[in-house]
Amino acid sequence: MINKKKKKSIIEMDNIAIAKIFQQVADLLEIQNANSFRVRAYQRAAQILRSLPTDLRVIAQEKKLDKIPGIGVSLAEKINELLTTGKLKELAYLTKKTPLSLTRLGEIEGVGPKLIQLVYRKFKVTDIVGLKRIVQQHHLSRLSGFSEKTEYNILEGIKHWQHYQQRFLLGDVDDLADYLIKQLKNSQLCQQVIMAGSFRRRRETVGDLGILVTSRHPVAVMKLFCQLPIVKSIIVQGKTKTAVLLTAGIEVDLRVVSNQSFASALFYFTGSKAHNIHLRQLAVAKKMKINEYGIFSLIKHGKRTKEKLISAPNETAIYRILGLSYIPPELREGRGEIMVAKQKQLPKLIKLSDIKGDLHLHSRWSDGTNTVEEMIKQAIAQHYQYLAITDHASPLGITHGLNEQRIKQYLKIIKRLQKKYQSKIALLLGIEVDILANGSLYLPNKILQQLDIVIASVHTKFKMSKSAMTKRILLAINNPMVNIIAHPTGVSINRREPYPLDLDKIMLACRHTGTILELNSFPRRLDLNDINCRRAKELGVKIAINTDAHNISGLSSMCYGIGQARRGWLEKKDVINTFSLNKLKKFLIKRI
DNA sequence: GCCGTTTTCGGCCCGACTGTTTTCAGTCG
Repeated sequence: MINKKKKKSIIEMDNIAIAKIFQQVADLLEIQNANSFRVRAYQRAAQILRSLPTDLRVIAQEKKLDKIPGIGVSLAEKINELLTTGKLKELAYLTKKTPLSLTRLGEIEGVGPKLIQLVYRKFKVTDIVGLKRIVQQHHLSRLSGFSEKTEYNILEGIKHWQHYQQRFLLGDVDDLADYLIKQLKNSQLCQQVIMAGSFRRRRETVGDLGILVTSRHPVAVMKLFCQLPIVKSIIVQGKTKTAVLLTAGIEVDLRVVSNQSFASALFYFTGSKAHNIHLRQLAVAKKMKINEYGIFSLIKHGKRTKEKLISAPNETAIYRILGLSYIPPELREGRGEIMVAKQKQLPKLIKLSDIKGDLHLHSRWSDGTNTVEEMIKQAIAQHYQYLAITDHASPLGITHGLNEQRIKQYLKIIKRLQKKYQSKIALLLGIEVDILANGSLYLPNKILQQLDIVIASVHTKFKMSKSAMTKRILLAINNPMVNIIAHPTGVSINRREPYPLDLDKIMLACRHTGTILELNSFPRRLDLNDINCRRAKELGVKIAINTDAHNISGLSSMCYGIGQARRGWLEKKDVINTFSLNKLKKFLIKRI
């Protein structure tokens, strides 16, 4: 057993960890019907901390926490409390009144704080199972203000949630994965440590994490692993395989193999299942066998078959032995990659280092939390050659979007910054303009023509018919001012299905007009998805991989877009923001 | 809970949509 007294805070309190705790406080306060401005203060603080370029510990040492705009005396004290103790009394107090599990009900589409509060008070519902039960038993529709229609909508929301709830967003487990790898590497007990599974294939969501290590001390490795402070319970613990459940709710499998088996074990545990099956069939056809322990040639001696291990120091060797070129993990989905690898025709996949700039970013001019200048500095730090600031122009109040009046000032400021930073980075004047329900744009073309880059996207009225939505977006594509269609399918992973859309029609129109489709790198969007990226490439449509960052840390999400692009077979030449500035500008000229 | 040419109290962002009613509450972005 772990000594609880010695158990320190799980992951070191950094800006993001504190932001997450403030978000939990906000969620609980909201359910408990606290003053909505107090709720917003915590939400705002969480957002501010995520955007903060300086480490809170540094600011705390200078005793300047309450000088951060949005952080007052009270929140400064709470940050100090978290930095010194790793805990927050306020959170403990709130979770005594209502369980933290209630906040998860809010993940169901159509379920908000008021309904959560109601079902908790009235029916003592604390989790989704309980909610489902009272809805199925029609307890809700017996109350005034609710009908069976509402119950139906909630059940649909639950169904959708259940479909995804087993899987975690890649962006949500990245830090956890880093932490686990670091702990194992620092232990000095392992030679090789690598994350396998869908995490390695960069799938947009992962069901669990699978770590593969080589070690001469498997028992000690397993012991260390099970004693990590983020482990909630042990599912199985053996010499070669251990599975644990983390406090974060995700299962992690740890496999220890010998150095000799590392390559084949890595291949085996990377998957996908479909890819592995194909490859095993290929091995059988070549009188070979492949499993997690190695690749073997099968030699028949009368009725008996003898297995002989073929040396394969790495995955490249395994694929070579089977007559294939190396297949990168992102392509291993059983979608024809083995056939193409046989013909040595696999694409040379795009890399993060190919990206020369980000073309979709927000600043404080709309709903971003950093200034344009802070975003520019971050882009320079990432060695980008160009950058487009594209604040919202939208009727949605929340985005605080640009209208015809404010846009003049917006352009003036960005032009000034363009000059100021011209020796370091090329700044493009941009905007993300809403595509309204009738397919027109929120701003007239006479304004849009002043910009270098116009992104158009759907933010409202998602529930249209397939034909109406397709017509709506086609109108935007056929607008000579529109360069990029952002997050083209409107999906919000685990939350909202893509809206119905005839994507082939959209892509063909893009090719015809020279309109670019976006691959949005935000971990909850990753829109276009892998399959649609591949389709776009087939149809000759160019892609822009953008972060849609709303703060400086958001700029680092580019890696998720790259992962998705690689899964979509994209190469450098398919993606316009790998081009030089001059070449990029040519692709921003429409053919209509 | 934050903030201040409204400065220690009182205001703090809001329009669209849905489902439920008939003027509004809840949810979403």
